[in-house]
Amino acid sequence: MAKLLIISGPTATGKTSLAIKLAKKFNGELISADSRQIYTGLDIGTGKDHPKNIKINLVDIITPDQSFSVAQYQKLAHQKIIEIQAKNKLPIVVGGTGQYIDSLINPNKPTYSIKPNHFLRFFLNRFSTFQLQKLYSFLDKKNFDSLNNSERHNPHRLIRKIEIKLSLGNNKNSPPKIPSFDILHLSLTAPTSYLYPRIDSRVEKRLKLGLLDEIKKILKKYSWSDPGLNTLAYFDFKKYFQKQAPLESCISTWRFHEHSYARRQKTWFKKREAINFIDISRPNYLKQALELTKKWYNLS
RNA sequence: GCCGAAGUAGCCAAGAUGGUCACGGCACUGGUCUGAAAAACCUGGGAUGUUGGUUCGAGUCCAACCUUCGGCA
Repeated sequence: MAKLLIISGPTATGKTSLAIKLAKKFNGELISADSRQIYTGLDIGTGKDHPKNIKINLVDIITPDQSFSVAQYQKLAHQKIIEIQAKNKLPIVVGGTGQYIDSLINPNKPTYSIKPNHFLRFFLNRFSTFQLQKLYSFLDKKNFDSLNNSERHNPHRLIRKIEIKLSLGNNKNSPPKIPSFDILHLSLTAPTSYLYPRIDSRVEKRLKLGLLDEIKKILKKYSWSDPGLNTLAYFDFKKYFQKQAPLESCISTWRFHEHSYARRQKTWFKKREAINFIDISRPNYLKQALELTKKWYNLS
């Protein structure tokens, strides 16, 4: 079975640099699983400070005014995996977008074939959560009743469910058939007390690198309502640029958003199966990653 | 040293005339998730500066002390 190496983990754990090391050792090529680095122009804020001589697939593929989603990612990433394997190289998927990674591991989700209905969304986005609940309950009482508390209050999820319900019969495209791979999934992790200071100093670093100038430049072409701008490090400065908040408060808001993002990522990966967790606060973690990979790679 | 103001969770902060063991927000914690995912949601714990007093009952009134801020010296 064709091999696929996955490197995941919360933000600021050094996924990319580990991936680059392993790519060199095992003749690999990288594929990003990062829902924000796909956007051109969002460079400093999304951390595209990779070495120039390293090729990373699925970075900079669309502009900030375009929308993107898992299903598209799944298709593109899958193509890349096949291409790389055909070159007799090891594909290495690296990134922190858990949902994107899941789409490659458990690929055959039927609802991926149901496309977003932007016309419908335009209207439903004006509905209150309560109205969405009523509507979905009317359309599909059984499924509505089975929703848990957090789904029930989540307008995005309710809209998607309504969309799926209403589109039945229209989207007949069968879900893409994605073969299964021989996967090694390494997931970097660390206690939050170790992660937060790393995040904080990276925040400072990105400001020094000229994040605010980058945002200014982006705003000349794109607007705050564009999908790409709904990204940490960017929307946190909306109030500053609109003169509704001082710079300092935007920076600390951004920092806190990064913290909770890291927490959400940890929660996501924690529950996944077949993951080898590697605690980067341990001194020998690189060696551990290397050995796990070597062992897996040499078993054929 | 004197005068004034203030002290409610890590931070901000509400609390008419004393009366459900105190509203919120941020942070922090745990979780949800299948074409918005760096998104969008759900959940949890924690507080009345100290010591006395008045009162059936005090964050709320009184006194002293401590701390902070402002002003005068």
